[in-house]
Amino acid sequence: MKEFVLQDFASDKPFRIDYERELNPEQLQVVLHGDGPCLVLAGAGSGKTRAITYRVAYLLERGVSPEQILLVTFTNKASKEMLSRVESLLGSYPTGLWGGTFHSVANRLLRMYSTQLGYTKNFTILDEEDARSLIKVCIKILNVDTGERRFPSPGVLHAMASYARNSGQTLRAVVENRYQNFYELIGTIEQIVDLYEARKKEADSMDFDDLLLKLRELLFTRDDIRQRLAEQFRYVLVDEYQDTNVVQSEIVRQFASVHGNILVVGDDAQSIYSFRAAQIKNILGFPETHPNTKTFRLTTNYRSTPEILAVANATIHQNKDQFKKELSAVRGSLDRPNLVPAGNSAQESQFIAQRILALRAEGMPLSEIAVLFRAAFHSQALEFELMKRDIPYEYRGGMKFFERAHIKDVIAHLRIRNNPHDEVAWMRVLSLMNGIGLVTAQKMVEQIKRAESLDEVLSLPLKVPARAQTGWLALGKMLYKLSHAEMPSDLIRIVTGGDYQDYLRAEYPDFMDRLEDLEQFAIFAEGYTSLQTLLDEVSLSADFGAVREVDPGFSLGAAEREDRLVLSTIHQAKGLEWDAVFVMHLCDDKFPNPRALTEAGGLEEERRLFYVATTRARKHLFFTYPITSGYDTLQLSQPSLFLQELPSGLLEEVRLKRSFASTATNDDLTIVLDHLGERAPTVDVSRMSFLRGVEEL
DNA sequence: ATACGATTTTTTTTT
DNA sequence: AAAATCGTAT
Repeated sequence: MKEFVLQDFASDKPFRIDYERELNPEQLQVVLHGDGPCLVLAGAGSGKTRAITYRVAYLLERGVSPEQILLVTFTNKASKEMLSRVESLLGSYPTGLWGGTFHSVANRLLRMYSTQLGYTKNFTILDEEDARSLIKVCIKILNVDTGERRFPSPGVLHAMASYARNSGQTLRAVVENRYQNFYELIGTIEQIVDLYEARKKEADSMDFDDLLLKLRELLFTRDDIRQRLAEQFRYVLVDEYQDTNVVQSEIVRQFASVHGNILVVGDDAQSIYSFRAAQIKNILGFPETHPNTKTFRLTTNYRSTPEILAVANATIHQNKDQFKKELSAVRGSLDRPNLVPAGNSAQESQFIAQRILALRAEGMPLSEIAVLFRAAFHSQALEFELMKRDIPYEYRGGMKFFERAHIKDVIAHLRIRNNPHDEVAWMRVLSLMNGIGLVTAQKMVEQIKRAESLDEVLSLPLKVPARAQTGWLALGKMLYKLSHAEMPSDLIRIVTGGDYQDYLRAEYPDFMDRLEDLEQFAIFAEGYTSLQTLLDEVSLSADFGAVREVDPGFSLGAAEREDRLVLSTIHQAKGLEWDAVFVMHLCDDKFPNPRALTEAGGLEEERRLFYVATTRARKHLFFTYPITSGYDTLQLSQPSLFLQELPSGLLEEVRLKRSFASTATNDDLTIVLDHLGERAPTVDVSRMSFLRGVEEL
């Protein structure tokens, strides 16, 4: 049963890679001795990606075939990055290697075995918005009175259900613990969620949670399949293990149940996904759940200056629920991180833009600079400023390309073509038609559901209200055309060339941009011959256009295209690094996020998030915040708790010059705040009364 | 009863 | 930007 890895490595082929030279001793241990259960505790910037990459290369060099290696990462970006690094190490792409996110690996396997679980091979993947819209239908069907008292929105209902399933708790327990104010509605909530589950199954659809749960079900109920897969995966490697939940860790365990070669890498200090039921105890308890675990520690930080690390260390020390650890720097000293209070949001953006231009003038490429924030909408003011100054940027986080309304409309058509039972897609497409709203669409779906194929739907004697006749007829024609085409890009062009184009023109002032988006989508789809594959990529990897690229108005040559500033949520910045990093909107009511604070352990998680942001920077780090916010009313805000709790002396405070102040009011505010001192309460005042207050001072 | 346009409110984080 | 709300038209 027990396999001794060294036996398999009898090859005397010379190594292409000089492991001793290219890795530090800690990393080398992981690469050479990472067989059996292994836990790699790696601090931020300690080269864990490097260790995993070299480990994979080492295994391949030693003759392990690529399809025997499973490399699970947390994001598609990380997956791509790792594979391309392995490729450049080896000189060729490791075709056949199983790499990807948990969800994409699960999907790949479920496409092979879904019929065993009562789904077809063409099952649909529902994203967050799809799930919400199906729940909305369920609420309607059950005739729930949502007006009587404050009722949870479809989004909240789905979050409850999702957390319950990912954490292995009952819905009742989750609502009782995390949504106390809705607990009295638990009966109704359970009804809605039950109906949601039932209709989702009927529609041959899986949401993101199903991908994980159904895979786990398969592994636990079908021992033959588990055995086959576990035999295939001789080496299982998991990155960002601190962000896995119970379901994921059980899946990994089953994968490794034959060979026992399971290597997990992570950092408990960077666990930031507990809202998705991630469990730090997965990583902390790994040695207990996997007997004979070898533990490796990577503690040398190659990334940041000592000044930046001092801040990071001070921050993480505030957390109680943490392994004690200290990152030690090898880089040389530079400036202390800067603390920049600005009069308001606009001034904050002006400062950031100006500083970015200064850095560029010093020779730093824009692509080595990032601006990070807690929530996607915090970047609004900055985006205006960057556009005004023609600074090109990439935007990560917030709305993704494939989530934009017009793209999803077109995708819904393709989904119907692929899976005629897809209720959510039908609802969306029907609702686009004139004279068809939520109610009529739902009644029509009831009838459509009885048909087995798209052709059958089209020949169905549908009962359609008079008002909806025209719309349904037009849709019928469209679907007929779709059923006679095959190529994904053709399908897209059929939709965008038809009535949908008129709808776009009528609906959106920026329909030109949207049509252009759709053409880009069609071009993207030209790379696919299988509709199923295209739809899978769109729902799971969404790499294309997940990045919103914004260039100055004039067109740039291909060579210049590369150099762009990055705007990103902190969550999306995980695992990445830049020479200069700005963390913006660091005020009391924005970060830590007030809603996160209501949850158990919320503060510590927000602090870890701040830690992640801090440790993204190599050389220069700026913390900025506006001291006022609001439009009609002025709200004074304190600096973020995470700034206040830092020992004095770690930061260098920057006083903005008068030229940054766009109005006298804000200048005055700065003065006022100086007088109010540190403990100024957050107050709401109208602009007028506030100005009076200024005069009195 | 239903559809739909205008208005107002509200934004955490993601596969 | 999108969702929720409200009033009017069909």
